[in-house]
Amino acid sequence: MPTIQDVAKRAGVAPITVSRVINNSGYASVATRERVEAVIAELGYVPNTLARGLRSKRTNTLALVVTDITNPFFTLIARGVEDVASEAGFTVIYCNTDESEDKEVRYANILVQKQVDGVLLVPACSNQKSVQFLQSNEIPVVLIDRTVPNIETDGVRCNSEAGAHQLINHMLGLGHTHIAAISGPENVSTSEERIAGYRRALAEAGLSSNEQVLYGAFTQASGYELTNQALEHIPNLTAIFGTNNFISIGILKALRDLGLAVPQEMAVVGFDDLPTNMIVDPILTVAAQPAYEMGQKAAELLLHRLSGTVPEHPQELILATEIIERQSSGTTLN
Amino acid sequence: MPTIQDVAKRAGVAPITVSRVINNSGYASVATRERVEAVIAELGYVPNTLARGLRSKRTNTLALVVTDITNPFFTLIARGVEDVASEAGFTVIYCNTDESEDKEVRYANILVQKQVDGVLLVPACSNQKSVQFLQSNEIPVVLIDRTVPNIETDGVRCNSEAGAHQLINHMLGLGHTHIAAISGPENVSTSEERIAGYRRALAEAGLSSNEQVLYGAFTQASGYELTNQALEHIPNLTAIFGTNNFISIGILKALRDLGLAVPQEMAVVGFDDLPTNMIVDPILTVAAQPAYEMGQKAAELLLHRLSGTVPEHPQELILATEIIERQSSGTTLN
DNA sequence: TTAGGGTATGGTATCGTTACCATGGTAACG
DNA sequence: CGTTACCATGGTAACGATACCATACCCTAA
Repeated sequence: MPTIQDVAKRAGVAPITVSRVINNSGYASVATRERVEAVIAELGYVPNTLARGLRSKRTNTLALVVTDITNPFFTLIARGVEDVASEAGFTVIYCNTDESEDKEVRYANILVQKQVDGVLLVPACSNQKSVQFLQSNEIPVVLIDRTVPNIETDGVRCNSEAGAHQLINHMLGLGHTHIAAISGPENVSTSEERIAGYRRALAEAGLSSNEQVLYGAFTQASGYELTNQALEHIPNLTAIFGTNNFISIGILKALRDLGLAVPQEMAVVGFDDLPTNMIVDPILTVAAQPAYEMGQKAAELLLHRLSGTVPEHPQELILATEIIERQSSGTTLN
Repeated sequence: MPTIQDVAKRAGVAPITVSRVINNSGYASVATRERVEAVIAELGYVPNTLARGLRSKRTNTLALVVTDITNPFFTLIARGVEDVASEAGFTVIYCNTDESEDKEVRYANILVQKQVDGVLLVPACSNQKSVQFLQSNEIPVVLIDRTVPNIETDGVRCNSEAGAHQLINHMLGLGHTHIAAISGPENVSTSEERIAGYRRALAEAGLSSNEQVLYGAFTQASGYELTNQALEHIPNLTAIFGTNNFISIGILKALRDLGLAVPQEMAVVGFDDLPTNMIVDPILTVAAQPAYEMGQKAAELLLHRLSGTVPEHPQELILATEIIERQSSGTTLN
């Protein structure tokens, strides 16, 4: 593989001149530029980003750390990030933590090793370790979707509390008074906020005593199991709120297996929409987050942070959710 | 950020000794090892993979280039790759080509720049350019899912021809004689093979004259549109074969919008399964590919190629598909 | 004429790590 | 006791690029 030296020699210039041509930096006469470009094409020269990064301290690489790229919510975020990043000449490294703090820390370490310029992180839990580690190595971090307590950094997320509040109000409006919430882990900010919104809606309706919250994981299996538990232990239930898309699917599956009709015998609402290109017939009423836009905005914020075109202090961008009414929430109870 | 020099100085050894401790290579006494490790922990030293890669010519990085990570088939492959790679201490860079030859070439260039050790590629089309470019830069390539004509390289894929043949035989067994095939692009190997299997099954049943193939893209929109075309132009149709998962969804949506009951008024079979964690009620009869296993095998093959523990000549691994019978194919026609 | 500024190019050192070669000590062997 | 082999460690150079500084030309303005 030819190096910048080979190109320089063959073009009769100094390596630094070739560098200027490649990077469009500094001065280079048209004649020189053309000669160098011809040699580059002739030799099939490709710059080595390792050497470049080692010297210049910039790798033009971002990392996106999510809990599970399989989740369409995160897949969409990823596409938003990728589109903005590649437009700006950055490449993106993706990492899955599977909601494990351990994996998150391990990836933070790898990302420092790889000298990425910045990290977009969906924190797996409320532990500050990985963010602090990245920051102590001078790598800026933008949190997506979730927050981490006692951390000063940029963030892009949705107003989960308000979204859940709207969703529950919708159900209350339909006459439901006994609504169970099936949630993810307790120490994740989005879980907490969505449950807070659920609680506020019930409280405002004077139904605090009817609160029924079950904590588990953000998985279909957990949603399935907790639905069975809820139906067994909670009397008079007419509706269930799933706090993310996988949980909602688990709820629907459990109800189907129990032979309960949705929404006639049990109404269901969820957080996060499912991709229309994978579902034949969407029935779930949801609070949908603008996932693609979240990815875009987060990447833009990070790039601005890197170029210093954003105020010193941490920026927080809070987007709104959109309530999409479909069959699963049903119509007014009689 | 501390360097290996800082660690060496503080531990009272030469940098190369620290290197040996980090990489577990060469000799190092227990005392030295412990002292060095203590200093590493104390200073929070993290090795710089740019410098390492520049010198050693190995980056411990693989790339996975797929057409669209949003497609669960590729998402599963990605997880298979990731699991094997990270177990072996490799990280993976993901790239989406969106079925565009142009993007594929651009990514090939970036991957050479980044000096990845090997590439796992789902080719976007039958053009050899990107594979040749990678190979000319001494980067081994393993093709996944699809082939590229006139290219000598390793590959892992399914027997699409046989899978389609089985699927169509299944329909013939149920009494269908007028089956349309809605396919992806003509210049993609999987399209061609699946259509070949479809043709062979019809030919063996003496129904060659009933062949009806519509080519388009591997997207839901294309499946939807071609279904409408098929129903308009092809008489006596009782079944449709979708050659990938998104196409099949498009078919089902079109039929629903036309008010045609599946399978009573129109039977449907597809290629590729859909993820159970996103679908409440799977109805589609499919030829399912072992996507996760394909990713695993491909990554293993690539790692073996890198370590030279596999014969010189190109290895091809062909896996079998599994027919999963569900409602959409219906029961015997009467 | 000369100072000053834009243009064009090059020399040298350096980023942080490992390859390669060299050195010396200690234990085992016949 | 000399040879061999393994163990432990270090010195030096190099990977391929860019930062930084220096040089020299040409043109314009005073």
